[in-house]
Amino acid sequence: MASLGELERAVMDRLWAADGPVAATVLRDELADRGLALTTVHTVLTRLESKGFVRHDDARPRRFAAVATREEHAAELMHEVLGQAADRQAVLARFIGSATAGEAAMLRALLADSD
Amino acid sequence: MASLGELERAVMDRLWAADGPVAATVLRDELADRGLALTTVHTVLTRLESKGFVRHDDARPRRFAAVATREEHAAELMHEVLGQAADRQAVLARFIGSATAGEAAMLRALLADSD
DNA sequence: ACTCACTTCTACAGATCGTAGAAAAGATGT
DNA sequence: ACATCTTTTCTACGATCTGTAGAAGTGAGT
Repeated sequence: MASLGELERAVMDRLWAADGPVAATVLRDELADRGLALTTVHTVLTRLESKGFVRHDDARPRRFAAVATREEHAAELMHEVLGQAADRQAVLARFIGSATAGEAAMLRALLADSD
Repeated sequence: MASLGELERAVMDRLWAADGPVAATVLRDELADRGLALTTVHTVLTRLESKGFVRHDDARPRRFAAVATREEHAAELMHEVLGQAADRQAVLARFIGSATAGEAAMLRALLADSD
C-alpha cells in the first residue's frame, strides 16, 4: 500500500473524522492553521484519490470521502505487514509478546466472540 | 519508524536471512542480479544505519547486521500502526475480523500461553 | 454575457532513494 | 618501506515523491 506524507495524513485524518463526504473548502478551513491555498487541498485530494484512499462524487462542489474507515485502514496495514512476513507465527508471537495487557484482553475478547 | 526503499528493503531481507553479520561484498554478491557497485551497497548500508535498522562492527572488513530480527521489525510496525489509532479496539476488531482462520488460531494459542 | 466559485493543469522546491565515482584509509606482498 | 589492492567514506546526481500554489479552464447564477 502506498504510504502517506504529512499533509496527506492530516487530510485523511479530517476525512476519517468527518461523518460524511466533505467539500475541499471545508477541509481547507479545518486545516486553517496551516494557511493552505484551496488548490493545495485539491492537489492533495487528487493524489489521495490516485493512491486509492479517497474518492469524490460529481456533485458540483465536489465532496470527498475516505474509501475506508480509519480502523479498516489501520487493520489493513497491519495485515499487510503481517502478510509480508514468511513466518507469521513468529511475528504474531512478538506482537502479542509486546502488546499491553489491555490489548491482550481486547484480543482475547474478540477471539472469543468469533467462536 | 522510517520506511524503506526498494533496495533498502532488499538489503534488509538479506541481512535478516543471514545468520550472522555479513560483509558488504557478500551482500553485493547476493544481490548480483542487480549488478550493484560495492559503493552502492555501502551507501545503502550507511543509510540503513542512520535509520537505525543496521549496525556494524569495527572489524576490518566491516560486518553489518540487522538491529532487530525480521519478526521483531514486523511486530514493531504492527504496534506502530495500532498505537497511532485512537480507537485501538476498533482496529483490533477489524484486524481479527479479516484474519485468516490460521491466524486466529495462532493468536488464540499465543494468548492462552501468556495466561 | 459576466462574474465568481470551483476544478483541473502545470510547476517548482525540498526530501528521499537508487546509483556510483573520487578520495581517503588500511592491509598485503615483496 | 613502498607500491598496490581492498575497503571505507565523501560527494554527487538523476528520479520520484510531497508540499505548495499559480494559471487556466469550466460551470452556475444573476
